[in-house]
Amino acid sequence: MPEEEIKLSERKQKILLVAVEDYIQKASPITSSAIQHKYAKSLSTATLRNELNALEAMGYLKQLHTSSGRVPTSKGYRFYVNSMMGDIPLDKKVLNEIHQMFEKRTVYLGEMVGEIASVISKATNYPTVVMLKGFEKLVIKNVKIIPLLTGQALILIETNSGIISNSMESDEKIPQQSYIDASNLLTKTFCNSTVSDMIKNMPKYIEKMDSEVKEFSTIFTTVIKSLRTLTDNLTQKGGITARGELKLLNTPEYSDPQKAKQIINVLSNPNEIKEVFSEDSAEVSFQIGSEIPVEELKDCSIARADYQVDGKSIASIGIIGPQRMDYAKIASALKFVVGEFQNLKALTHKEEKEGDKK
Amino acid sequence: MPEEEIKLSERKQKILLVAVEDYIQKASPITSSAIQHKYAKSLSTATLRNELNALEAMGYLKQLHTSSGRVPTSKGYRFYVNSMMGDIPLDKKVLNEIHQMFEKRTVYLGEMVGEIASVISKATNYPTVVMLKGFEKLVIKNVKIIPLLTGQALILIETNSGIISNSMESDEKIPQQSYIDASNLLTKTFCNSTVSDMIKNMPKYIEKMDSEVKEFSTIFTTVIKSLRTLTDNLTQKGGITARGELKLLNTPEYSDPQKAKQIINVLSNPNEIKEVFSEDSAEVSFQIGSEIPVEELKDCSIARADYQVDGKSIASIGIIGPQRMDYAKIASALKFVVGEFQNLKALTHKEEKEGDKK
DNA sequence: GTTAGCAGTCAAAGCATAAGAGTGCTAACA
DNA sequence: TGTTAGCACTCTTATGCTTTGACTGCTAAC
Repeated sequence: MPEEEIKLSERKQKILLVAVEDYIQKASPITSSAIQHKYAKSLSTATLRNELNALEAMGYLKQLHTSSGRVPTSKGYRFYVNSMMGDIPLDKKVLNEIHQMFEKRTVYLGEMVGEIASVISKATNYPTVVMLKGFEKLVIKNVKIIPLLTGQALILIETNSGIISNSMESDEKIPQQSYIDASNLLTKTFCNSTVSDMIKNMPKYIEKMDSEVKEFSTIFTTVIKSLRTLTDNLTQKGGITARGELKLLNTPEYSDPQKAKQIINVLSNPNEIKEVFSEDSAEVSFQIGSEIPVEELKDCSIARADYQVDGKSIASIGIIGPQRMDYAKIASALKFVVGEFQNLKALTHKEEKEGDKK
Repeated sequence: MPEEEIKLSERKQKILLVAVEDYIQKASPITSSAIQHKYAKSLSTATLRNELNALEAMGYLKQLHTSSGRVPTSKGYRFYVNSMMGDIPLDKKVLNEIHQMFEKRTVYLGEMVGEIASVISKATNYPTVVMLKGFEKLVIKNVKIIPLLTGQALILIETNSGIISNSMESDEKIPQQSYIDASNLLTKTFCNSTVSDMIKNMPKYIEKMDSEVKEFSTIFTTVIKSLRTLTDNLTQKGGITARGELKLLNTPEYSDPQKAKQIINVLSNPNEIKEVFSEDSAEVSFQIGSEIPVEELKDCSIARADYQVDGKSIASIGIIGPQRMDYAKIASALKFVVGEFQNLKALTHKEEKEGDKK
């Protein structure tokens, strides 16, 4: 994107920032006299009108109709966000809530994703979507197959960030000990492989297996089948978890249920969300209004950050709100969550050697 | 409730049923001429007006204002529902969807509850609430403690209807084998006890333990601590899982987001929901309008059924909609879900002896 | 008991008017 | 050249009034 823009005078910048801030708070168009009160007691409203007019001509503001106040454009919000970044005040109450969630952390990856979405949504008062991105890139650390009384068995795969769990049908004729031995064998073979590698290489592996452990092949085949359905399920519904969708109704711009429903529908549509979340986002980033590649969301904004392990995005977290959303508060929440996530990961790695001893 | 009511003439009954049915479909007040079209081509509208007038006097119908059509009262809906019960047409499409959910059933109780709520809500198009009621009355069949690499351990308790799982802190100094032995001991001791019994009797049990297995007491204490937090958590948020809250916006009576939000708030309030779900409901039952003991829901209806094991309600399922909801379809869905649940239970019991052999 | 017919009622829609909030523009001033 | 006062202009919103049409209630006759 070329920087051909004539840069704004100091005063215009200040006026624009005040205007956007005011609109974010009040949700009603900014008037020249409001700016006068907030920022420039020494200037007359007429002067400010001239400035506002200029800002409008440059595309930072727009009017809904002649004789109405101004409203920021996507470009206006973008300016505001850019000049705000790096200066994000952390909201203590929000941080506390999030921290508490991580304290009583769940070990199951699936559950964790839901809790993260819930807690962010609660803290920010906006709908939050979490998309598992590189699920199959997770690194296997330990595999356990646990036969149940119901004729099923539980597969527990510890990875470098949380446990993946699924159930499979178990065969009554196979003794319990075989499941334990099979688990150990799987762990030894695929420790430090990714989940997708395990799924891919398993058939080859089964073929080459020593004849003495051939009896495990049934188990392994079932494990892979179960993992395949799990990943299929995830890719089908896109690994998307949305929470707090209703909070959208709190904001005046979506108090019309029709509008709100339209957006909420998009939130559960894997294809659209995938498009929005396609680019990785190591830092907190914003997609503002027209920058969002989905038609229905063109008057929303999305705050995003990825949870990354070894530079790879495992999950994308996104907060959806009106363009007029409280960027500072939201950035603060997101930043903190991703940070806590990183802590968790450190914890997992710390204990890694411990596990190897067995 | 005394049956002091003068009973309705055949014709009045028929008119009332037609009226309620029509209102459920169209959501607009019933007029005398609508009834004439649907039911009584041979009668004049004037006659029907007389009848409607009588039904209003008896409290089955009411007018929003003079010169408007009639709308059923709670009493009117109640009459409709009572005369409909026992004659519930099963909606094939709905049943199919529910059945598919049960096919790929989850083994975790917590997850299962969420899925049930989702699938019913999707099938009926109304918000659905599931409340775990007698969670601690579940009968323990098998206990497994599984140490993880992260310095935590997973507690898996198989019960007579699903797995309860929670994590606990594990002690690095305790060898893996001890966890396995401790699990077996727990299973042997508490098999066929309820969860609450286990929590209650554990301290006594630890005291009386042979000195040779005294080393397990640390493990057992941690297990109980973890189970306590789990049950505390559940009772705190009341074991309530709501899904599809948004569907409320689909119905014209709650297209006002304020109204909808008010109701949705109640759905996540454990105290209010507990009150609504207080009475056990072995069969599908309805609470209609004024019959609901919560002020905010007095113009809703709730369809309910319990999932019971050995005559005890384990979970209550409730579907919330406007009084004008499609009782037949909803009853069909509920009935079917509870039935499939019962099948699951049968499956679990079938395999029971299998598990004992180890 | 049933019915035709007519008067009466009320909600909803349409229209005109008035009020009010802001801007744009011009002309004058520093 | 930047700033300002002042006034005309625009457009939204609120309000009241009127009309329309859908129903019912009631009466009198069958």
